Amino acid sequence: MIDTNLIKLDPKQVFESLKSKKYELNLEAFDAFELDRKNFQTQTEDLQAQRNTLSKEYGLLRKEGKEDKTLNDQIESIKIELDACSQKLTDTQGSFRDFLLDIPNLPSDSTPKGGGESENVKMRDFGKPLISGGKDHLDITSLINTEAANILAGSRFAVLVGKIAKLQRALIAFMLDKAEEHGYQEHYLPLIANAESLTATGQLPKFADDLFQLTDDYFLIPTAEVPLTNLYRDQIISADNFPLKLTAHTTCFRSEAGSYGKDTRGLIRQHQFEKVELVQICHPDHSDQTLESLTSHAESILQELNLPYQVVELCTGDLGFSAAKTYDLEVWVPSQETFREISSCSNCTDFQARRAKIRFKEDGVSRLAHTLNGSALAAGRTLIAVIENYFDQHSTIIIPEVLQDYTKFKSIEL
RNA sequence: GGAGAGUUGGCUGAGUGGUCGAAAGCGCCUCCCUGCUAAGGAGGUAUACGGGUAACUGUAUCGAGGGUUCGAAUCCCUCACUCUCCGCCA
Repeated sequence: MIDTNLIKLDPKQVFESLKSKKYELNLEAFDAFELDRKNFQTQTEDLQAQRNTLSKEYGLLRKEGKEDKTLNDQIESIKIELDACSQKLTDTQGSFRDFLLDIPNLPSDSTPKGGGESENVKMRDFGKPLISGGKDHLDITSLINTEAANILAGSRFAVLVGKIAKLQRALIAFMLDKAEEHGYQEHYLPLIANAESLTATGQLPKFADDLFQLTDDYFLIPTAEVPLTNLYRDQIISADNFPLKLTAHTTCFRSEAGSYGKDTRGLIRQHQFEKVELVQICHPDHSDQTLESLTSHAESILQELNLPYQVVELCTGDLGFSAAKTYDLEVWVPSQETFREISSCSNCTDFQARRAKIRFKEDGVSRLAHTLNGSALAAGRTLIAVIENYFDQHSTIIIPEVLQDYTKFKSIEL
């Protein structure tokens, strides 16, 4: 949720800022909601105050054994009025909240302006793509079986077999160990989250279609960002502990309703994939620099795997709902002769913290923390990158050196 | 899944219909006293939202939601969680 005070203070600026993120803020509706809310709230509280004093009076009279019919009637009529008024207040607050939950986070001042993907800004790169074209990962190895998965579940799933399955496991273990080296505390988490958690991090109510819903209040998580961030929902954190650095490997589930026809082949876009996630919760003054360090932690994994990648800063038009600033890490995928997103590192500023009520105390006042998250990395896509970039173009996938302690083998003969 | 007990402020813990946002103790903060890392004294010390330039002030919150009542931490219902016992299971 964005700070409503900002809208009150400088509506035009907020409007323009959101517009750069392709969101048309309805200022008239906002004003109307705010006015209604204020009226109904003051009125309700006023009536409650009246009821409280009159009830006290009534009680004192009662104690003396007296009755007062007028007083009784007065209380009765206040109650009727109060009921109506507080109902209106509840309704207004509900619709106002729905309205606010729909508004995306404001882009940071430093975020480049732009309409979409093509206007993202390349920041830096690492390594040189050595292989271009050639077989893709499905053609390289039969240890990725999409036909079998299709029988088991449907499209956009995969069965990994033998050394490829183990390679993915090695990648995950390696990533978690790197995260630990960087000071992140590992977590094992529920893969199911409730609506409240998903609302706090911004997936709900707006993006319900992207989620697999199990029952009324059970959803499969689309990312470990949800449970990790919600670990601190409704809490006041001691600022001494900042920054909180959390990590977890989880399976992620995405229904990706909007993406049919895109990346239909291979492991790029799946309903289910493995990911190691980094989350930091920090002081608002430090979140800019925290994003840089969190991104560098994700990058270090690609560097140690010696995979060519580039870092791209998303422009305002391509920014996610909860993010104020985002760096995408894009790894070289030889068969596609292009860089593909393998990690997305975002500063969500106080947007999630406001929804989740994640606060800390400073000089006796409680303030909202800033939350950041990033993949380090998406394991399925890293697996593709390793297979394709380490394929010798004949019959062997070489295992990157840093993974060999984990796999216990040095190559996969095909 | 069955039976029972419980859930109060940072912590311990009192409170079974009104004067209770809540005793007392601990902790913490400020000040006083004290020539010394102690003891004593005074005051302060929840969260959220609203009104007000401010001093200040209103409302709500005693696990959550609903109900009874002029009035609910206190009575009733539903749910969640914790603990104990039984059953079942990885």
